[in-house]
Amino acid sequence: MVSLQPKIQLIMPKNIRVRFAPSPTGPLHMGGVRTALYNYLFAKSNGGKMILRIEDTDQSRFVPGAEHYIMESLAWCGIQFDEGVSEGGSYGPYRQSERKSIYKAYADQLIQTGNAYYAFDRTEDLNELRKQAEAKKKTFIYNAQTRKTLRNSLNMNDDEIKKHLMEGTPYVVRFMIPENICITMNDLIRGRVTVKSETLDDKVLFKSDGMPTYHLANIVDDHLMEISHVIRGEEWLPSLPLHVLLYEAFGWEKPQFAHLPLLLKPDGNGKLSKRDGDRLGFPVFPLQWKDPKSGEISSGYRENGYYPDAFVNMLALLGWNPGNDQELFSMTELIEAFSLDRVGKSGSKFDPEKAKWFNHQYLIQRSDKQLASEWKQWLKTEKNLEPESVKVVKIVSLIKERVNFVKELWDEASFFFEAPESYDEKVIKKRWKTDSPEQMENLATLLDTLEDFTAEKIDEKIKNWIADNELSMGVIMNALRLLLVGAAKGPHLGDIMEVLGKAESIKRIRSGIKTLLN
RNA sequence: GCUCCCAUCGUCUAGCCCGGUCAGGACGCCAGGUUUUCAUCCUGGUAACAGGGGUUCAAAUCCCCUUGGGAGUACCA
Repeated sequence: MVSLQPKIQLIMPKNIRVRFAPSPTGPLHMGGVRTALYNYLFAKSNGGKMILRIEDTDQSRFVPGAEHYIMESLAWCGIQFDEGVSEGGSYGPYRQSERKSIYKAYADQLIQTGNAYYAFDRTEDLNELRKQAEAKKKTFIYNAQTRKTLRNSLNMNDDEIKKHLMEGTPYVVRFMIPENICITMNDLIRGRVTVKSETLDDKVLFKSDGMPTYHLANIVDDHLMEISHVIRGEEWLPSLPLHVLLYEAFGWEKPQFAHLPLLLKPDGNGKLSKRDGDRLGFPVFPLQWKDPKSGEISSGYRENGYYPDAFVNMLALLGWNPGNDQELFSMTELIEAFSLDRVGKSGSKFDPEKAKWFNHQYLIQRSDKQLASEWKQWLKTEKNLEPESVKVVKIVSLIKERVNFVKELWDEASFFFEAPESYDEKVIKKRWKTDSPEQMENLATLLDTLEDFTAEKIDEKIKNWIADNELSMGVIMNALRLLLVGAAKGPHLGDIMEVLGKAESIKRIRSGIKTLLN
């Protein structure tokens, strides 16, 4: 039994609290699942709490069903939350749309302390400025240089500001980036990162629709929820200076940050996207997703026959490694072995082939009985077959090594259920000789005399018969396989015949001979 | 364009922090072996420190530059 005791408690003074904070704008992509996984592993390996917070501050991007999808996906993966939308907890609510009322006061506080200001600029005007800058191959930045020329409270007296606010002129609240300072940040994965403040822009903290932006909501909630470690994707790294500045403006203690490298597409470069899955034929989502608007279906790992523990294991090793040769980890073992300092800095290309290999490993580790029961369900729904468990267990034990997925068992074992309807031409040519019909008929007669139709007895009988008649093992067995299976595949013939039973085996031999005579 | 991040076999990666092993493992691929077929399995092989400069007796490892790649650059998250 692996112990789940916190291991670096001594250097972790506070309670460890991490959050996974997705936006319900669509299905959770496998990169997101990995981020959630690393958060979970980090929390559990340090005896901490894992929190699910839904970041739905953008009402226009809300997608029905996405939130449910996210929770179902993580549950399927075995990633459990201590607090969250459905778990509850004393730091709720855990949906930002339900926390709407708390953000305004924080935006106001920043204005009062001179860290933020009202901006009345119209979107069209800003877009125009951006366009103009782009034409000159520059980027428009709302910062110390430009803010003095724009329509904001910095350039207005108190009366003007009041007037605008009273009249209901739409406004946003922007953070005022300090001039000419160096912001030094510490990232648990990348170490020290330094940025000059003049490269940053005065980001919008509070939108004209009364909702906070990600930046404000994120900092306020992480503070209020006492988040100790922010573990998120690398795409957030450019926002880190802003976030650090926000903590400082509020005078709050900062959490520790860890920015995870991206998951890259298998071929070429760039981050893994839904398109790559369609193009290369692998799922990028944990569960199947049907887009509520277009009706478009994206395939999922679950529906493709992956085991959740295999999927999680594969994901865990994409960017993290234990420092030794172990590759197979249960969730408990992952929790025990995980540490942030063994997470790499560079992006990882996803390899669909290795994903299959992981599933193969989990499939062959399964007991015959377990696997048989999984396959029985498949046989019932896909083939409308309800064979005896004993038979299925036996078959599974013979062929599980050859497949990666439960659904592939059929390809390797259909002949156990259906007598061959046709015979592989190539094999006929190679294995069906002029003597074969007679030899096979004799063999059928011989097998008919066998009382105890077990693999062991069958083998013994056939071997003796071959020896007594000075026949060739290869010639006989291959011809026999052709009649029983219809092709040059399958496990040991004795085993096949035992499962088929005496009557069926002999029947197949005789009808095969007949068919091949024509 | 600008800002930041990154760089070991085709892929995931160990080694880097604390310079000194034929640069190790896994997936894939190839070959051989076992076998009544196919697959499994076993054995072996393939293949990498992006380039250039420094520092040093010694550099994958430390420093700089170049190149390449990625991310960000919204009243999206």
